[in-house]
Amino acid sequence: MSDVTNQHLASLFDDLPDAPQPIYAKLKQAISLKITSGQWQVNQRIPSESEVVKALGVSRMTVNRALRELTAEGFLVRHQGLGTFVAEKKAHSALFEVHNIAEEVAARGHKHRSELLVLESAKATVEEAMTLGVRTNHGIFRSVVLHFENDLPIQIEERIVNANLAPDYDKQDFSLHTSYEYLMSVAPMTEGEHLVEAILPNPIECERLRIQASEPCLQIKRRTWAGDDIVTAARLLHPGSRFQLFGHFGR
Amino acid sequence: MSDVTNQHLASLFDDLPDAPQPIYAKLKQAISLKITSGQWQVNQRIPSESEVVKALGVSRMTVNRALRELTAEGFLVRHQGLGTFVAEKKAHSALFEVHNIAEEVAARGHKHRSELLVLESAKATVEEAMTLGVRTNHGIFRSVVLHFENDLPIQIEERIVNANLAPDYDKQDFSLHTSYEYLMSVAPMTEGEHLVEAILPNPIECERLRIQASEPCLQIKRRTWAGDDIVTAARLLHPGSRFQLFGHFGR
DNA sequence: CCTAGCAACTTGTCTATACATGTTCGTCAT
DNA sequence: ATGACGAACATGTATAGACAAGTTGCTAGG
Repeated sequence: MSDVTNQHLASLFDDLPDAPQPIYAKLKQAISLKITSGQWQVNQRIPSESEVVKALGVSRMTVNRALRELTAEGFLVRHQGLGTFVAEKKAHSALFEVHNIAEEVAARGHKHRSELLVLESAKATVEEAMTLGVRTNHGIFRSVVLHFENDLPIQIEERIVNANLAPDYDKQDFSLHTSYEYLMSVAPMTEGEHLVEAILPNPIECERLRIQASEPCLQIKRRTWAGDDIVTAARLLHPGSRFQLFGHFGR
Repeated sequence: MSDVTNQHLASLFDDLPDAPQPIYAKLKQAISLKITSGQWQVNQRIPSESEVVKALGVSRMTVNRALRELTAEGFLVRHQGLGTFVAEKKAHSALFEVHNIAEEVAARGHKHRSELLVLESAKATVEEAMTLGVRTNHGIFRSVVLHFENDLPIQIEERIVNANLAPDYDKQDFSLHTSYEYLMSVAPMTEGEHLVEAILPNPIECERLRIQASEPCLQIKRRTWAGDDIVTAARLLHPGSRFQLFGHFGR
């Protein structure tokens, strides 16, 4: 594989916010930006430690720490004697990459439709503030949407949204696009966290999903970040008889 | 919170296999052993960097690296000016990538034990051959293991194993190491596939897991490859009340 | 009694240096 | 031609020393 073009290595720090942060952290940020922006392609070799040392005038141990941590985080692959390379994208999250129920249903060749059950603007309660990791007097939106696949309920989507990051959430037409699509457009998600459980539905959920109280459901709680800020926390409830999570990792 | 007793700090390396490995790695292993074995309790303060330096005669940067990495891995919490403390155990482990139930249970600070219910060698049936993607006359092993966390059933593990790739599967002592560990040692998994569902258990499973017939269970079907060959197909069944799947992506 | 300030300790970062180990490639002797 | 050797360069680890910054507790001065 070819090396990255090495011409402007000294300008590595250019596009960065100059918040006071350690050199190694700036380096990590700059390098991961090169990678996520596509300037440094997968499997390309990146500048060696000593090249960075010469270009930026920092200590090799500092560069080493940045590269070592990025390697631990899966951005880079290092080979002694050879160099440091941009890693293949991790695939283990494939299970989670599809977040848009409308797309999923469409991909199965079925008809998708949704009903907006609740949409309100509010100050976060203590519990919501905990979940969302914001101050209690923070503005939030709260929505409940019922999704259908071929007119059969397939998902209850309860969602709390950070109003700072998505100020027009309540003005969206959720029959045109899903909440997921709007949120991705205003605050592209960079990180996320899931919790998957098997639970029994409560009576209201039974009615909404048109299932028996004895039918197990798959509950997915998901929080997504854009940078350091939580964008939204969602609770997705699927009837066990109509829904499976599928995932693939490796390669 | 109280400090850990500091008397035999110099013997930190005692229980370790003396495989040739870096000092910082030995330190990490020794410390995580103290934690998982319960000798160092949650929220206790552990020896400071300089104490370890004095006790073991290594450099502070080496100790710092070990503690920093263990912090990044969630074992420790550090506060500038205060010290380093054993972190709260993760409320819900079960990452998607690593799937060794014994390790998960140990990471929660609990006792793991397993019972081998079935272990047989056979030719694959048509259905198994389909699942495993091998010829019908292919040799397989079939095992059923019941896993306990603190003597409470936490997982039924049904497994079909490709006998070509894991010829000594039936000679393993599954009380010493899990099937996962043996399989990883003979045919390191490079790829995998999951299917997650919420289902109701059948009567036999109810009895084995000691749960009601109405309790929803999380069923995970997983197939793993080493290169182009399927190594094993497993069906893991967890009581919904005792188990969550946790996942993280991005960054 | 109370408080300001300092000493002592903690972790956090950065540097300069050293040596070990793995890879590649050119050179030199056979 | 071919193989052995070594120079050059890559990452991996370990060390000693320095300073920054957060916390605690003691102490001297009001």
